[in-house]
Amino acid sequence: MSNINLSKSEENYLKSIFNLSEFGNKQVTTNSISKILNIEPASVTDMIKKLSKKNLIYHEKYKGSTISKSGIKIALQIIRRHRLWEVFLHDKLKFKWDEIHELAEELEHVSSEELIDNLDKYLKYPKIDPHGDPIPNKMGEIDFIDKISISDLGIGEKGIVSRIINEDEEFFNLLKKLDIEIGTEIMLTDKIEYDQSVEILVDKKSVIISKDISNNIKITKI
Amino acid sequence: MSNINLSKSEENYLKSIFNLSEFGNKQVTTNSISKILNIEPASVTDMIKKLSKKNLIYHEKYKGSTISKSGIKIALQIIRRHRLWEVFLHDKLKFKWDEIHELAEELEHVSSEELIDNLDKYLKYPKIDPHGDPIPNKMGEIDFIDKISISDLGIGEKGIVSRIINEDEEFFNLLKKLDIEIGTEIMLTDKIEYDQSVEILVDKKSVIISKDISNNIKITKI
DNA sequence: TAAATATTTTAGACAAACCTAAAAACAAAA
DNA sequence: TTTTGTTTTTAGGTTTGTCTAAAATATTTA
Repeated sequence: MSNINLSKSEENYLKSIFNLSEFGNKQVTTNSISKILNIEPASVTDMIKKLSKKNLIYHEKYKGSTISKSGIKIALQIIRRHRLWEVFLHDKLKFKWDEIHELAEELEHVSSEELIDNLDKYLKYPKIDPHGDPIPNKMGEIDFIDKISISDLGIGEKGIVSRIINEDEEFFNLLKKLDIEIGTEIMLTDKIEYDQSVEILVDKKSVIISKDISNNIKITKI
Repeated sequence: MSNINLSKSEENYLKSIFNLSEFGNKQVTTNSISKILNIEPASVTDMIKKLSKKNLIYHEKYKGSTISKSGIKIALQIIRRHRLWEVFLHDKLKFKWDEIHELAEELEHVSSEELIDNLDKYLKYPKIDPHGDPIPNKMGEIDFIDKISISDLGIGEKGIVSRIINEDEEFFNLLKKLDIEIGTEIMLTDKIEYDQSVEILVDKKSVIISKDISNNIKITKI
């Protein structure tokens, strides 16, 4: 039931509203949707009316929108499709982590449940995508994975780099030198008490990074 | 050059016009396009004007449309995408031959050249799709493969079933009993002179089929 | 708390890709 | 060669998803 066929636009709005709502808990403003999708607020209002009529979101005039139970369910399916395609593009077609998002944005709208289930099976039911984000299963269940800093790892624990906080040019250069990028697997091998630097293993190479650097790299524990 | 981004609709029209034109040689009528795409002739006329303005087809009022050089080039790329996705769906995701067309119709419109080239590489540069139709390469070059009848094979030669001429219910039932469907590999093992029946090997089973039956099954020689 | 500023909604327009109904052009048959 | 029938085009309309400009509401600040 409730497997309405949504247009590409409707799906994109729903996904954005879900993402902005922090798992459905927060009210989302028209302006924030507008900014994320790069669409004028007036147009967003139109779509909000449409999604409301389909009971995928609730909307109170001039206040904001809340995603509904069925809206969440569909959003999670779209996210599932997106992340499975990302795994495929990265693991099988050998795209780099920073090239897969855009392509998955297109592929996610090819909405055949059988296609996605077969893809899931083919990829051996992956739990996370190449960015370290969790993949909802067929039922929309999702392993809640906290993003932590490298320094939060215990010795011997592993994680996948999933977000860079500091977006400065220099910081990116540093990461490049360290061979660290989104999707890179990292193991913490030692903690230096003196200044809280940490020793990590990246791509079989061991390096020591300062507390400041490790705090700026978010990971998903695996 | 000339890598204009076409809409899904424009791509579908172009592909249909190419297919109807028999490799670009024939003039195509508005009505035939209308029938294939299930779109009213008036709408087809609109799109013909649009594609003409983009120099993808030539159109003479009340006469018909001819696909241009650049139109053919693009059509072949769309066909390439379609057939590569079909190979993926069939070989990797284990879809049956009769389920892949519809899905490939959607996937073919995700138009990233890099995506398709990587997919091609991943699939090890296949020459034919699961229906036995040839796959154009990156340059749009296509191995011209003649579809012949089973009875045109020599002894010991193999082919892939690519078209069923007789579309009667009974004929389909017969094929089902023989385990023959589009994509099935067949080897001709003997020709019986007496009534021109042929002995073929299907799925490790040997059967003898009449001349009439073998004439109604088109194959692609491999 | 009143004025100034932000946000959100309404109103009206537009392009893309369809449609129906009617006119124009062409083809076939009497 | 005129009539009849078919095909194609034109004209005008609809829906989807966007836009801009202006009005309505909410929020911030003085």
